[in-house]
Amino acid sequence: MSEVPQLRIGEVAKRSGLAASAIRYYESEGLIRKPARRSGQRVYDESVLDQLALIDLAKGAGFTMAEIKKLLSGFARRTPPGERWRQLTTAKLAELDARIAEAERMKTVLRKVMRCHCPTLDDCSRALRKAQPG
Amino acid sequence: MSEVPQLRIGEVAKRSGLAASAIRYYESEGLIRKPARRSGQRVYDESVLDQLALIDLAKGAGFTMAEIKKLLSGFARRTPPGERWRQLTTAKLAELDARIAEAERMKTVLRKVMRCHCPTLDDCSRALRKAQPG
DNA sequence: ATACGACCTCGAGTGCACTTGAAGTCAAGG
DNA sequence: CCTTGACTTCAAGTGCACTCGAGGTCGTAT
Repeated sequence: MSEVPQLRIGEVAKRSGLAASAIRYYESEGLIRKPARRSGQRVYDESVLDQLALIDLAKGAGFTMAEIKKLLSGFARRTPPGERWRQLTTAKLAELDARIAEAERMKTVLRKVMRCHCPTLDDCSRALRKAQPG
Repeated sequence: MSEVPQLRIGEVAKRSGLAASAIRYYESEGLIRKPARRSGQRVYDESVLDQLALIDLAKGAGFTMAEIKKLLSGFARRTPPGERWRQLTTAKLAELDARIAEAERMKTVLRKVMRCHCPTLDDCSRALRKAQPG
């Protein structure tokens, strides 16, 4: 007779570090299973913390809500997790590489403007258009 | 008597590659100078293209509207551009480095989940919490 | 009985950088 | 004269991932 701990949303919030509103939001978006209710209130068992941890991991990997939703329920029922991850991850890796390349490009621009010696911003603007004609 | 070319907003949009609505928006936000009007319509001279190019450069360097506004009008009137750029750029470079580090971190997570062999996502979730206790 | 605290739902608000839509003005062309 | 097309203003909408507020319910403690 081991008693399964029953958690209300406030407790789940505390343990997961999320706001209660976020947990309700995830439920409304179908990212976590709908818990039982006791007199109207949500009653969770501890497995919800695992589900939330998975969502947190996916968020930490840069996935959007829509992508996490797809990960969780956008595949044929018995598609194994590895397969699910790999499909989403391939595109995301490319996206991250693009993001990094973009940031590097920005850094190049920044290093260039830091060396600016124009007397006024208008000169700056004009210099720009002369430097990059077309 | 060289005639200065007078451009209406549609022409500026075409030459700058921006939407007319974006140009009006920049004006309303104080990013570009208010042009003359002829029977209600905006009439630009070519210098607006320089101003827009500068904004485009700044956007390309990752600056927000607010930061560009500060660059253009958030300093004592005779602060030279080089000084303006340097003040904003220092913080932005750090931000970009953080962005890159974050993306690298995400890539690490992704490479890890790609090797997942869990039979179900629930196993995945549970594995997560066991792996990172606290 | 009543106050309290934690929960409930639903709709609206947040920030960013614009875009879209409605309703109106203007000059030129047929 | 009337249409056409480019322009005008102003308010509201977009996407994301939630948060916030109002107004109401529930069980427990006083």
